[in-house]
Amino acid sequence: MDNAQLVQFLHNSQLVSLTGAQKIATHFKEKAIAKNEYFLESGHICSHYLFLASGFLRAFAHDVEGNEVTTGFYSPNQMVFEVSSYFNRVTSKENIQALVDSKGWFITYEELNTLFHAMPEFREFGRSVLVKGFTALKTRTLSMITETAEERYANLLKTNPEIIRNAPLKTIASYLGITDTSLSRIRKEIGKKS
Amino acid sequence: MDNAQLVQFLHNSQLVSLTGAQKIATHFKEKAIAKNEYFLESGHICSHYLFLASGFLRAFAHDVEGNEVTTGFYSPNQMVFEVSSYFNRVTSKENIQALVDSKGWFITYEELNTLFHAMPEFREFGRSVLVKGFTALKTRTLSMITETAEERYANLLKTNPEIIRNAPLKTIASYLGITDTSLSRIRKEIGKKS
DNA sequence: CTCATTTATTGCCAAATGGCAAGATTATTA
DNA sequence: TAATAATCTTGCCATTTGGCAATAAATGAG
Repeated sequence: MDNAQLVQFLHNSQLVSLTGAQKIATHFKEKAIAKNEYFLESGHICSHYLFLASGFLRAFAHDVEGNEVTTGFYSPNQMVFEVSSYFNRVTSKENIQALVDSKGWFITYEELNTLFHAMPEFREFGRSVLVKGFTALKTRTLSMITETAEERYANLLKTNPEIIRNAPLKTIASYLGITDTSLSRIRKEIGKKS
Repeated sequence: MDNAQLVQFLHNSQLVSLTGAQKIATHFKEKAIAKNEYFLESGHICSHYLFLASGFLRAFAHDVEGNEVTTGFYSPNQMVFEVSSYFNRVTSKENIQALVDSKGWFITYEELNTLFHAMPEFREFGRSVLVKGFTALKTRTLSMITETAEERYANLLKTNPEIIRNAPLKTIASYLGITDTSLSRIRKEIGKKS
């Protein structure tokens, strides 16, 4: 397999030249994650900064009662890593698991840092990944406060239909901050309306 | 006023040497924000990366109905800026306002970038600020999903009592994702228990 | 200090969401 | 393909939170 998709993704950011992207991409290694396999397990340090080329992943943590709480979903053409664990080199509280067979390209922490210091344009790219992730989470948090569960589900359906296709209902429910029972009812309501 | 507090803060991060911190601090300018004054107004581009030395700020956005929703609080010895607006140079949807007379030190976007490129240790500091903020928001989002409003309030009371001291009830309520009416009742409940 | 304004509390009732358990449906695998 | 397990739906009722309005308390401007 070749890394054209990764090169394209780096270059599309507008922050990296084509030659730069090609050079950066040579430092990434291929990685396959089979369905249900873990990209990251809680208690471990996140060691890979991954470009997801194909497949679908989800991140989840456990609440006090031990229930799984979905904290995020990852579609192709996204960078995947647990921010705190990867950058602070501490054990993760989150798990990241493949919902379907997935493939991508990764780089280790040491290599990433070397490359950050050597290539200013990759640094810019790295910053932009952090800023984008941060901003997306701010939006999500605000929606948890200002929208009803039904509105959040409707928006998810509109903006990320691939999530609804790939993830089981109870997983989506905990991502929306509700129980699977409630989501099932919301789904019925929305069905009526359309 | 001297910038010893800023130097100390930079150095305390463990990422910046004392001489490095002193050099970095020379690029920051002093700034005072009077009570009720805005550090950032929605519709404007966040132009200052601020070290808050004293005082207390809050960030808020508006929901669809036009209600203010508090998105964050800032205590002394924190960096203050709106991530997306500052780094992407786009207009902000958030406002950041002083709840009491406040003071700090800021640096512009251009100066920050120059300094990032010139001083690797400041880059590390900058990354760590982003990562810390991101991580804190992840924790907050998870608590919105897994905890009741009463638990969230009790935790806020325990970990950030200065917020309860400095911000009016309705401001805290919207930060917790509930109405002021509900928070008033929660407060009463907690009062009974203790 | 006093009046006007903002902020906080409380009662009443409505709406949203949860808990549990029984069935129905779908997926998995021996 | 049979049966086993996982997922989803639904009814019944409880709990949490919200909406509104009246009142009380605190704050701030003149």
